[in-house]
Order: sequence, then structure tokens, then C-alpha cells
Amino acid sequence: MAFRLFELDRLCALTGQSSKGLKFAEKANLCLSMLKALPTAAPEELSSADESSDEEMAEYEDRRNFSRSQEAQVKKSGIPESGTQRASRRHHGLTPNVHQPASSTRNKSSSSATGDRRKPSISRRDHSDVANTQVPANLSTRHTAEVAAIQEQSRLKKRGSIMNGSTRLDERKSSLKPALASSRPNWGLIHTSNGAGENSGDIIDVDALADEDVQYSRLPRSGAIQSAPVSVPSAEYPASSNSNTAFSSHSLVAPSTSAMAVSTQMVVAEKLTSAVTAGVTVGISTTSTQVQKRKARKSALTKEDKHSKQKKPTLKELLIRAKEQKSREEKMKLSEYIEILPEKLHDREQKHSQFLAGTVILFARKMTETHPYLKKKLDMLYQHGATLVSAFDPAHVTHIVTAGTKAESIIQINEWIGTLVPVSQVPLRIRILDWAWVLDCGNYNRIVEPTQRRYIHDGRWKMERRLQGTVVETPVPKKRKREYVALSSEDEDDREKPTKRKSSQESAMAPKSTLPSPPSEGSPKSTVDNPLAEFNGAGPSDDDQSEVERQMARWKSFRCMQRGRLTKGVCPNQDVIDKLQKLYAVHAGRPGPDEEWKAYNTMKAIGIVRRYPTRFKSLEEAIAIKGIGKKTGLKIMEIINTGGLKRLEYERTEQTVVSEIFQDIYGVGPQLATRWFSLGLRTLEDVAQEKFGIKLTAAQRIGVKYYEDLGQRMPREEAKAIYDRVAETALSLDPKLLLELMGSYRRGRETCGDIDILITRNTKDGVDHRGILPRLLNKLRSSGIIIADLGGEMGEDLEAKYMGICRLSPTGVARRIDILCIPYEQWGGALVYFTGDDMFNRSMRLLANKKGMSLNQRGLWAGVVRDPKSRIKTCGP
DNA sequence: TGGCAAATACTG
DNA sequence: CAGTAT
DNA sequence: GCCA
Repeated sequence: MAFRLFELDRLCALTGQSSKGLKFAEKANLCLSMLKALPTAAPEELSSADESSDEEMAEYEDRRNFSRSQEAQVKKSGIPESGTQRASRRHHGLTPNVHQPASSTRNKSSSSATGDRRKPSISRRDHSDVANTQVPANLSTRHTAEVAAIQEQSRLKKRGSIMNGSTRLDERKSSLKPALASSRPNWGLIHTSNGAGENSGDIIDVDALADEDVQYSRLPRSGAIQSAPVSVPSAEYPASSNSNTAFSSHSLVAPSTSAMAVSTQMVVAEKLTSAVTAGVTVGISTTSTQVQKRKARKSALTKEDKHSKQKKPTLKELLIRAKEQKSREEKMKLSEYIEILPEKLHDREQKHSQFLAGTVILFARKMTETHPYLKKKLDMLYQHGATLVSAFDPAHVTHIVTAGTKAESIIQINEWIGTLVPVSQVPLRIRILDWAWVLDCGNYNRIVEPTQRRYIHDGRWKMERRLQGTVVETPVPKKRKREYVALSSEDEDDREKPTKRKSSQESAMAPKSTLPSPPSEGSPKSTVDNPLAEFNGAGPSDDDQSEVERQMARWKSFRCMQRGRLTKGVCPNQDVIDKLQKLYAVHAGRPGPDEEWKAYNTMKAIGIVRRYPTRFKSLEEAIAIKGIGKKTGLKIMEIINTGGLKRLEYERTEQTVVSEIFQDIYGVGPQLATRWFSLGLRTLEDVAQEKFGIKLTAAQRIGVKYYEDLGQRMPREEAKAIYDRVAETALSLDPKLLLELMGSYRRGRETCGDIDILITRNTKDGVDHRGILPRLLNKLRSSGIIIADLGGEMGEDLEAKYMGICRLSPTGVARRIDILCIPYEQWGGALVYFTGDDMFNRSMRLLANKKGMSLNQRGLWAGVVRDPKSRIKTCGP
């Protein structure tokens, strides 16, 4: 199963993480950490990712067999057999989840390949170049004005949406779907169905594993989670619901949820948490009889396992030994621990990339401390090539690293290393850095120039500046982009300078009040108090590396989220990004699968470039990155070297330009736009007048009518204001509704492309939100908020979606609004899904697939995807 | 060379 | 069913 | 277009 993990770094690339250079085991760990969020992952995979012993393989087989037997049951119970390799695809337009016979028309015919992708939803704001390109003379003046307007808007960050992929399902993949689908009509809640109950094979596995302790300790266990609830900021999230559906795990989501609006990191964290929740809930979300059945089977299984263990006692012994070792280590002081590291991690070169090679690091903590968490940090440093020292020796030490991801107070640092030397006495050439720096080094797989302000404590930073004569007194309000500027180059050689230290500078760094430390980038505050830590089946003291790796991965995803926001168009390769975005628009705006995939790829490349910390220097440097191949690499270099991109020049024909404009009309996609162009339409006027015999749909008319308004993003405050009004109205209908404003708002963007509202309701009291939507909409219409409909609004169901146009006031700009109601159980999944961004979602799903699971709006599903058999597992969030 | 996320809904 | 949408 |  190991081979599957090889794709992981691809995922990492997708999410903006660089797994480049990581050794296999690291990749595995990385993925695991990301996918800890997917706890029902076939446990055998999780364990084997570390190392697969024969015993584990045996267990793996056991479980598979077990699962197969379940499969058989599934068949018996009349649920369509899932194991078949036939590609039963859902039929477009038919009632969802009705199992389609294999003969379903959906197949690989080219038309389906095309038809299945949705419009790449090129952001309309993304035409920075539209205007400076020769606008065809025959475009009407109004059109030109629109173009200008668009250009104006184009500075706003686009919302990074991308097209989807082909829906042509891999046959094996699809094999799991019919069963899922058929077990539930309509957006099925899997966990209540009898079929689903029978299907929850992995759950059993998880339970069984709970007995196994050590090796599986990473796996969340329902019991563990239930017993470790976190306090619930109530309003944000309802605590538990009924005993049947153990939603207590939900409470774990709450803390992050509340912090969310302000912190993208927390968005990610919460996503993961939700996913975890989703997975975890499964295990406990079946009826009691089912639980009993499961337990029976579980104990049987466990016995088998134990039996097989006795035949091969080595593993057990190893485990015991490991345990002893661990407890010994736990008692060690840091200084002692450092001593044993070379022995403990003797194979670091084989297992880990050595991006810290050559550094001599002093860990800024009291060397007498014993906390395992700190040791893990040491592990990490050492693993990746650092030489650790427990005493300060200015001649050797190259870096001083603190354990926090937020700049520690200088006083704190002083206390930690002060016994060795006062901070003020540390030569400037020795950098005092944050843990974030280490993580970034991991991200980029090399030693990152520690010039980013956020790596460094304020006082120290200031002092360094002074000594350079580049005193920057500006406490830097918020959107100063200096961090990224600094990062690129300019003062990279600070530390090279043999700056003599002046103790007189000390004063500058004494009070931490001088510079308010930046609001920190989220709330990393280390895994120790991270709510997510609760999920990992064991506390921080569990399971060596993985914990640290996990944290690292977590951070990576944070970063990748962060970039989008903080970068704000300023990064070393911004020009490249701009061009690539245009290229993306070109591809995405053209019909056909090829173009779509080019677009997809271009989009990925954009993401990668955006978070690449330095300017590209060579082609090699560029194509060494996963996700950037020869073609893109060449383009990047062309842009960097010549400032332009020839490809763009000749791709940017009148057809392209006009077509893109057309596609900014709601309801118009690549195909229509292309067709219109070839029919001779050139301007929005043409479209509005339905020249050349074209016919507009109702939605398209609205799209034309509000063309300009809809092309604008709104400030997040406006989104919030509209949301507030909607929420108010909704709550007046039912005060117990839960609403959440999703999308880019929730991701903390300054501007939002649309308003995306999620509604659900805890059914604990036996009431649900059925039919609330039409009533809500009527109210909103009469209050003038909603001014046009684009579709949706399927009445009386728990799930309902509405799409329309709204505005804050009669004079306000028209905005797109989506309101969707979902069953309470799907809250977690939906939260993840509708928070996006798209790239994040796609990568998560990809990751889920690689782990043999599948992720969608409704939750996380375990079951093998691209691999053997078809174990069907389900879990509802 | 196949796959790249995935599932639904609406319209004409 | 194809195209667009989320 | 990239990757395996």
C-alpha cells in the first residue's frame, strides 16, 4: 500500500505544501497528519505508513476479508452490489442516489467528458488585461466602459475558483458509489440506514484497534474522544445532540469555529476538525443494536488479532521495548535528551530531508525541562539535519530557536537561555528565531533566510534593524506587506555582516511593549493546547514524530491558506502570477477537456508560484517543483526574463477577449460564449438584444442585467451586513436555526464574490428546518433584499438550495447570494466544503482518495477508492 | 496514457 | 441530454 | 499541462 503514498507530495503541492525532498516516510507522515482528519482511514494503512511489518500486513488481510464478508451482507440486504467493476454512473438529471444500472448512459463518450465539467467559473475579476488588450473596435462603448470597469476591479483578488475535473469516474472508484447512493435517498444520511450500519466495517476496525494501543495510538477512538470533550462556546456550535448520533465530538469543533472568522489558520484547523468529526462520528452513529453487533464482531476480531500476535510475538516485544524506552525518555531533561538523539534517530539521513543540515541550533528552553512536547521539537530539528547543543557557544551556534510559533517575548527568551547568556549578548549573526521559521524551512525544504519579520522577536528584530541603520520605526499597522518584501531579498545578508554587538542596544529590546507583537498569525500556540491534538488519539506524548510532523503539516496548510490573504498581490513572483492568471483565463474560457486540464494545471501552478518564497532564478529551480513542469517552467522564466509571455499575445485574440466577457454573464460558459462569438456576437449589447437569433435563459437575462454589479466583489463588511439581515429574518422564523456565512467571507477575505449562507438546525428537539427556505425567501423578497432568482429553491426538504440576487439596500449593488439548507448531520462536511477554497477542497479530496476514502459535501467516506475491492464504509458527519 | 474531486440541480 | 451552476 |  505504500506506493499509494507516493502521490502524496502531489497533494502537498496542491495544498501549497512542499514535500519536495521529503523521504518517503516523511511524506507518509505528512499525509497522515493531514489525513488524521480522516480517522476512519483504513487503519491498516495508517499503521503501515510508518512501517509495515508482516503482522500488520496480516491484520490488513484480516480486515479486508472481514470487510468482504460485510460486502456480502450488503449484497444480501439488497443493496446493489458495490464490488462490481462496472462503471455505473449516475445519470444526469435523474434523481440523485437512485442506483443507476450499469447501462447508464454516462460513459466515456466525449460528450460526457465535456458535459460533466462545470464551468471553470473564471472569476470575472480576473481580466486585468482585458482592457489593455486591443479591445475590438466594434465593441460598443458601453462595452468598453464595462471593460474598463472590469479592469478597475481586476485588482481585487480573484477568488481562486477553478474548474472542476472530469466526472468520468474511474470505474473502480465508482464502484463504491452506487452503494452509498442507494443506501440513502437524496443526500443520504448514511449512518442511520441499516445498510450503512452493516457497512461500517472500518469502524469496527477502529474499535478493535483501540485495544492495540501503541501502534495505533494515533487513531482517534470514539471512546477517547467522547471522554475528552472540550468546552463548547455554545452559540457557535451546538453541543451534542442525541445519544444515537454521538455528536459530542462536535463540541470539539466549537473552539475553532468561534475563532474562525479572524483566522485562516483556524479555518483550516476547523476543516480538519470537521473532517475528524465526520469520521469519528461514524463509529458511534449507528443504532444500538448495530453497535452491539459490531461489538460482537469486534471482539471476535480482536481475539483473532491477539491470536495471530502470539504466533509472532516479536511485535509485541518491540512494542513493550518501545514503551519502556519512551518512558525513559520522558523523564529526561532536554539536555540529556539531546545527547541521546544521535542514537535514537541514527537514521535521520535516510528518513528525513536534511534541510537543516549545517545548522547548529540552541533550543531556547531551559535545558532542565522535560516536557515531551519540547522533545518532539528537538526530534524534528535533529531529524532534519540540525546539530543540537545544550549550551550557548557563540562560536558554534548558528541559530537560536524558540518552541513557539509566535515570537516569544524577549524576556521569556532571556529566561530560557539567559542562564547561558543574556539575549543582548547574542551576536547578531546568530539569529533568534521562531518555530515558524523551522516549519517554513520544512515547507521549502531548505534553510529559509530568516528575514521575515514574523520569525523574529520584535525587540530583537528592531535591534537588528538599528544596527543596520535601517531602523524601521513603523510598528507596521496591518496590511504592510513588508514581510514579504523583506523576504525576497534586500537584506538577506544581514547576518553575514560582522556587526559588532553593542550592548547599548539592549534597551531597545527590553520592553516588549515598544512594539505590539503582531496579532500573531492565528493561534498556533503549539500543539499542546491545540484542540486538534485531542483528536490524535493520544496526548502530545504519544507517538514520536508523527505528532511533530502533524503539526508541521498543519502549519503548512495554514500557510497555504494564509498566503492568499496576506500576500495581497505582493510576492516575489507577482508578475509571473499575473501572466499565468491570464493564461489560465484563456484556457479556462475555452471549451474542451484539454483546455480545462491546462487550466487546472495552470491554476495549480499559480498557487505554487504564489507561495513560493523567492524569485525564480532558473528554469531548473522552477521545474524542480512538483506541479510545475517543463512548459510552465519555461513560461515562468520567459516572464521573468522578458517580462512578457508570447503565448499570451497570440492566444489573446478577439475571440478570447469577447468570449471571456460573455462568460462573465451568469449562466454563460465556454461553449455558449464560443458559439455566440462564432455567430457574430461581439458585445454585451448584442447579447442583451439577443441578436443573431440567440436565446437567453431567464438566468442569463438576469446575468446581463446585473452584469456590472455581479462583476464586483463586495467588501466583507457588506457580505456580513447582508448576512445579518438574512440571519435576522431566518431567526425570526425559527430562533433555533443555525446559520453560517460561508465562502470567502469565512476564509477571512477582505472582499467576497458572493454570499453563501448555510442553514441547518439541530434536530435534538425533534424539529427540523424543513421548508424554512421558501418562507425565508418570501420574507427576503418582500423586504427587498432578494431582487431576482436564478434557480434552486426546492421546497420542503431538509436539503434545499437557493440561488439568487440580493442587495443590501435599494440603491446597493446587486450581489449573488446562495442559501442552502442542509441536514444537521452534514454540518461538518458542509462547513468544510463551502468554506473552500476550491483548491483546498480539491486537494483534500484528492488526499482522501489516496487514502482510500472519499470526501464530499456530506462527509467523509471510508472505503477503498482506487485500490482493491470495494469495502464500503460510511460515515456521516 | 489515464487521471486529475465530486455530487446535484436547473434549463431549454 | 448538454451546458452551466454551486 | 503535469505526473506516475
